[in-house]
Amino acid sequence: MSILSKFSFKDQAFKLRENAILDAATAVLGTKGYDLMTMDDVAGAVGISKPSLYKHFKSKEELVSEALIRLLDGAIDQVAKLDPALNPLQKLSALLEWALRVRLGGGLPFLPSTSPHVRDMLMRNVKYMLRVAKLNRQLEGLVQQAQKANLLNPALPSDVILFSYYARTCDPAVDFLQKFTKLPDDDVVRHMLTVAFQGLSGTP
Amino acid sequence: MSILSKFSFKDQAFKLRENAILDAATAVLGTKGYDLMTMDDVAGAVGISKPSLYKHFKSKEELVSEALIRLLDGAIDQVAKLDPALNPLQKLSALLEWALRVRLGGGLPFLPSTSPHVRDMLMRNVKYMLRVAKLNRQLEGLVQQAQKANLLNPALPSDVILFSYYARTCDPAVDFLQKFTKLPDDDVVRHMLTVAFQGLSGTP
DNA sequence: GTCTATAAGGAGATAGAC
DNA sequence: GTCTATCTCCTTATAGAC
Repeated sequence: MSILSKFSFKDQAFKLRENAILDAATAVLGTKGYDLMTMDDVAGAVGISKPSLYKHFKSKEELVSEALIRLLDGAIDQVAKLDPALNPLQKLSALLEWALRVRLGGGLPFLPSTSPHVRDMLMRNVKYMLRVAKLNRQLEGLVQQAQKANLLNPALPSDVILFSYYARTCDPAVDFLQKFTKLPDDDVVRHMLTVAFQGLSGTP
Repeated sequence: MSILSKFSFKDQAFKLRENAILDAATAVLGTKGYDLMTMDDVAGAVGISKPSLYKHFKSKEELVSEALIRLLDGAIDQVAKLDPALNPLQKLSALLEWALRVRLGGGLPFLPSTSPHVRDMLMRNVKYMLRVAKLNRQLEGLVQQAQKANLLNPALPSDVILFSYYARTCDPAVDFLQKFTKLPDDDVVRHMLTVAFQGLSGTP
C-alpha cells in the first residue's frame, strides 16, 4: 500500500475546499477588515453554507488566524527564495517590493493588524507567533548586516528600522495612491520604495 | 439684555458635558478602535447613562465623527500657529512632531481611519471633508514649496509625498516602539522624524 | 459532510417614568 | 434631562434532518 494512499480523494477535496475558504477569507479581510467580515460573507464567497464553514474552522478567530498564518508563510517562503547574490539592502528592498505588489493585487500585508482585537488574538496564537519570530529573526539579521555595511542608517536603533520596515508593508499611502491617483502600480511601488529608503527629502 | 445671556448656565453645562463625552470617546477610540468601542463604554467613561449620550449625539457615527472633527480642528489650529520664520520643511517637520507627540500621549492621529466603515462614514460627512480639504490645501502648499526649494525630493509626485506624510502621522511603528522597547518618547519622535525625512538608509 | 432552521448573546437605539 | 428597562437587529455558533 503506497504511502500516498494516506491522502484519499476525499482528503484532497477537503484540503482544496479549505484553501478556497482561506482565499475567500483573505479577500474579504482585505476589503472589509476583521470586524466587518461576517462568516456569512465568507460562506457566500466560497459558495457553501455557514455550518460547512464551521466543519473546517471551529470559529471566526481560528479561520482568520489560519488565513494570516498562510500569508506569513508566503512571506517566509519569499525570504528563502531571495537571490543570495543580493546585498542585505537589496534583499530588504526586494522583499518590501514583493509585499507591496501583493497588496496592490488585492492581497493583505503580512502585518495586517491595526485592530486591537486581531492583534491580541494573534499574540495568543502560538502557531502564528512562531512564524513571526522566525521571520523577524531573518529580517533582523538583514537589517543588522545592512547597518554594519552602512547601507542602512547605522545611527538608528535596529528596532526602529525593523518596525518602520514592517510598517511600510502596510503603509496606508499605498491605498490612497491606488484609490485617488492614476499612478500605475509599478510607479506606486517605485515611489514607495524611494520614500521608504531615501525618505521624503531624498538626496541619498 | 446682554448678548451673553444667549449662553445660559444650562447651555454652558451642556457644552461642558458634550466636551467630556468627546474626550471619553476619543480616549476609547484610541485604545479599542471604532468597532470595539461601545456606547456603554463611552457612557461609563463619562459617568452618565447611555440614553443621556443620545441626547447629545443621535448615533454612534455622529459621536465619532464629531470627535474626529475636533481632532482635525486641533491640527488646523496647529498649522495656523506655526512659526512663520520656519522654512516649509521645518514646518512640516514641526507639525509631524506635534502629531506624533499627541499619539504618544494617548491621543489619536488626525488620520485615524484604517477601518473601511469609519473611512466611508467620514467621506460622507461634509463637515469633516471640508476640514480635510482645508488642511490638505495648506499641507499641499507646504509640500510644493519644499519641493521647489529642493528641501523635499522634487523627483517625487507631490501626491506621493503628501500621502506618505499623512501616513507617518499614524505609523504603527510608533505603537510598536512604545510597547516593545524602552525608548523614551523623545527618542521615538526623533527617530521617526529621521526615518520619515531621511529614510531608512539615512545619509542625507 | 452539507444543508435549513434556530439558539444565544451582544450592541445600537428608544419608551416612558421621574 | 436623566435614568431603568426594553426593543430590535445582527452575528456567531450549533442542533438535527438528509
